[in-house]
Amino acid sequence: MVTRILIAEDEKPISDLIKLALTKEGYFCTAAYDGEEAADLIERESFDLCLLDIMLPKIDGYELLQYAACLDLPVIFITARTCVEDRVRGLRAGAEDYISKPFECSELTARVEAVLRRRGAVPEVIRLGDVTVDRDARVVKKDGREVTLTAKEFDLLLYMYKNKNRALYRHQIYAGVWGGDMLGDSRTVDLHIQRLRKKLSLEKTLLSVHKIGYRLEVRA
Amino acid sequence: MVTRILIAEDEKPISDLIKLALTKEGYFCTAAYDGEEAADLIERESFDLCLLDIMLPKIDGYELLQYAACLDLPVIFITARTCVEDRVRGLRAGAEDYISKPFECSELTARVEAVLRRRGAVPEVIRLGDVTVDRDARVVKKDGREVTLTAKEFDLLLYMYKNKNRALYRHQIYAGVWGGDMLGDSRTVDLHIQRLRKKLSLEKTLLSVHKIGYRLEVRA
DNA sequence: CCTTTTTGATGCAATTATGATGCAAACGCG
DNA sequence: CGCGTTTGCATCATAATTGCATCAAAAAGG
Repeated sequence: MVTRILIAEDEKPISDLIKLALTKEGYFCTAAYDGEEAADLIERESFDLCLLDIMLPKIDGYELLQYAACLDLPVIFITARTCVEDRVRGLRAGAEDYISKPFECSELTARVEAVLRRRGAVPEVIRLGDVTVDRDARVVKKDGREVTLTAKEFDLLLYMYKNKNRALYRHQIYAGVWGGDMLGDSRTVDLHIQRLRKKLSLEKTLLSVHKIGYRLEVRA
Repeated sequence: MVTRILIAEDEKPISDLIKLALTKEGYFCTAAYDGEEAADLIERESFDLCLLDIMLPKIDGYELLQYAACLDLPVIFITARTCVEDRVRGLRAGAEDYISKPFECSELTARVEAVLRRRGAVPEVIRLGDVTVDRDARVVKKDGREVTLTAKEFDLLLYMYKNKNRALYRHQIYAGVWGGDMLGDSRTVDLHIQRLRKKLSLEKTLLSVHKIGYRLEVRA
């Protein structure tokens, strides 16, 4: 599953540094250089995490934070100021975390990881009966034997796992995995679900919910 | 290069278990059974990583963490508690990672590797089947015979090794090795991967991950 | 019990991704 | 400068993925 991060920071060198560091860790980053751009991107794309400089042109970090909170988008504040005042105000406003410039890249990535983990990111290795999924390696095994999944199949499986034990609408699944609006009565989701079921023998686990969509049933 | 790990854990069975698991992976482990011992060892020896139980006799994990932070010694917290409070407190205080008891040994080693990787700790001599890589000398041998790699090829190999067993996106590899943004659909990464494969016969080790990028598969 | 709707199965074709190779620009070095 | 090397682009060949069309089976609703 692709993790998308928005970097809202007006100082380009810093923005670039962050982007490079996070890209190296495997995140997909998009940069915004002022508050307006950031708000626009937040609305149009679906990010998993947002790094916000407090002092941004046009729309400031606090305002953006409130906006992000509506969408349940976690935020880490970035700022040059170190005073407790700001830290408290940021966290009280609902920021997940806070990091002050200048910072070590390792600290940044650690905090990003921590936030994502807290937000129910998926564990490294997932077990579904006799199926094992290594998220990092993108390797899936059934009874210890490797099964090759295509990129879409893998992402779909991960998405279903993230939302396990919940009936998901087709358009919801489509939006989550394909990342756009599903037009009309496309059967794309059905097709991929079927292929997953077949490849991993998930007939009893990856269930149809009539007239709704699908549900991945995982017993505790 | 020898990687030394300090295990500060007062429950001996757990400490022994960890030591066994990590020793098997080739790390050199030292055990401390209370906070004082741990502080002492941290001061006298130079460890590459420290596993700290939060609840330790005499000096607790948080205090030790601050001490370790001064020495730029990365820390992974171990604890029985799973509440978010603690996790946040630990990570805020600067822990690199966090693992809750009970845990799988494979999870532990994965986290240890992840932290060391983030720290850029790669052993001096890397072995990949019949290929040997001397990191400092920048010399690569296949079946004992030297093979000349170009600078980019060598860096790429090292980067892939640092992130072994992980599927890496092309842009991620580009960012890590070339150090900038990969624009558009450049095939530069593919080319270099192919050259590496050919020179070192890594067809079975340096694998393509369709639609994603590449993965260096190293079996334990 | 029959009709309608929804879901499952399968073959196939268009698209897209990757591998291979030749070549030219850029680079390093004496 | 001139030479060899490195690097990345363009191209073609091959392989994989993906979504459509179609038909079969199952479920819902009278």
